[in-house]
Amino acid sequence: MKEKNTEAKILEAAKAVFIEKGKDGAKMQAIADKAKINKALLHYYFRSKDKLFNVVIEETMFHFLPKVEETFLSDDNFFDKIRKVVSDYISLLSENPFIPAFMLHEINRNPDGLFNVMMKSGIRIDLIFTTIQKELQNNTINIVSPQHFFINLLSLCIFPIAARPLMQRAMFFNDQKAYDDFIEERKTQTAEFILKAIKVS
Amino acid sequence: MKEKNTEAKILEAAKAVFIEKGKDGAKMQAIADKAKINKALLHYYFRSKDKLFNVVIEETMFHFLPKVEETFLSDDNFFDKIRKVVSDYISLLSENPFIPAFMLHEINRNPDGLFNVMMKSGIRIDLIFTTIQKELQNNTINIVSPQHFFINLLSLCIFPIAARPLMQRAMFFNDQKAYDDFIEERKTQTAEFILKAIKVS
DNA sequence: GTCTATATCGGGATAGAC
DNA sequence: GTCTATCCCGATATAGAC
Repeated sequence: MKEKNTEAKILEAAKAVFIEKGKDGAKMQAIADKAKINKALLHYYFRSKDKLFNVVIEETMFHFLPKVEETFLSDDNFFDKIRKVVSDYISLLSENPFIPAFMLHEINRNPDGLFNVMMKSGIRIDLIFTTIQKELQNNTINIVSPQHFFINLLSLCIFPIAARPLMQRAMFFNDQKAYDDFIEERKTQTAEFILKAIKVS
Repeated sequence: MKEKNTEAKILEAAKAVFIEKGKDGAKMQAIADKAKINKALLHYYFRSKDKLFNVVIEETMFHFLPKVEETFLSDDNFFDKIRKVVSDYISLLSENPFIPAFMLHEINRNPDGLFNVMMKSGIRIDLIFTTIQKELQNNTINIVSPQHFFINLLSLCIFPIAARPLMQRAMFFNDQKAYDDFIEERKTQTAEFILKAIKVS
């Protein structure tokens, strides 16, 4: 049993509710219920819904953004790095299935705010591009540009989780396990798909 | 000047506001303002926000869903079909940039409702899979399954538009034209990426 | 059909007791 | 720090005049 301090309980509940419902759809009452405390306590700890939401956004970005970068900047050979980053990222997202659609919604709802948080996280997307550019110059891969390559990789990892509720119904008769298996396959197959597309021929 | 009937004006305004703000973020007042009519008229024509939103969802799905199917079921050779479907779909989405994130949000907010609407649209995703399966059996392509292939294609078309506001800032210093050009390149490059990945080697 | 005015309600925020 | 009770505003919805 975790009788943690109230602030942590609130934050945990707020993350769950905001990420599932979006900022506008989330109700302070629902957060209070989930945290098993009173609504007034939310305001005691975080002043306002806006402030609470901002904390959630920051923690969420700080949690999910750096994962890609750290794998990309490791010392493995490039192809193994792709295999690892794809597998790790799909794993991370499938354990947090509401994150992708939540973030995409937020990206469109408040792009400047989100970009500012991203900057504060210290992620260096330019370093990722440099790494890719180096491979390109060594002629080990055949791609149009680091930007195209990078967004292709993100697309293939993120979209299948973001669209899961519809895809599971449309492609697998809403069979939960079938889609779980599908995602499991993608942890390896996605990287192979990418590698085949970028190998020099 | 289009002095169309009021119902059409409302629907047009409602589409714009709902798709940009999401169901929860949209305000009836904003819709009325955009339609240049009074708030009460919204209820006169559509009874409630829920009802109005449902109409918007249906019209939106009926507009965007069939495009993929019709290209896929044409008589072109498979590789040309991919080139065409990718180019057409990216074009359609980039002209309606809020649609992808809106739909992904809605997919997670109300999956059953959305799936029911999708069923009503009469789209036959199974026919698409059959088409792909046939190519697979003819050994003209090398893929894991029609499902993986199809979701890969959707991912590569949809995600770069859905995540545009952040990607434009992170990758192109928020240069609007640079990202427009990027999307323009993707209309051809995405198909070539896919084709290289699936061609038998 | 279209408007103004108003009723009603839900939800964010605060006051104040303990 | 935590609660109950309440305030207050914004947003949906309705009434009723024209």
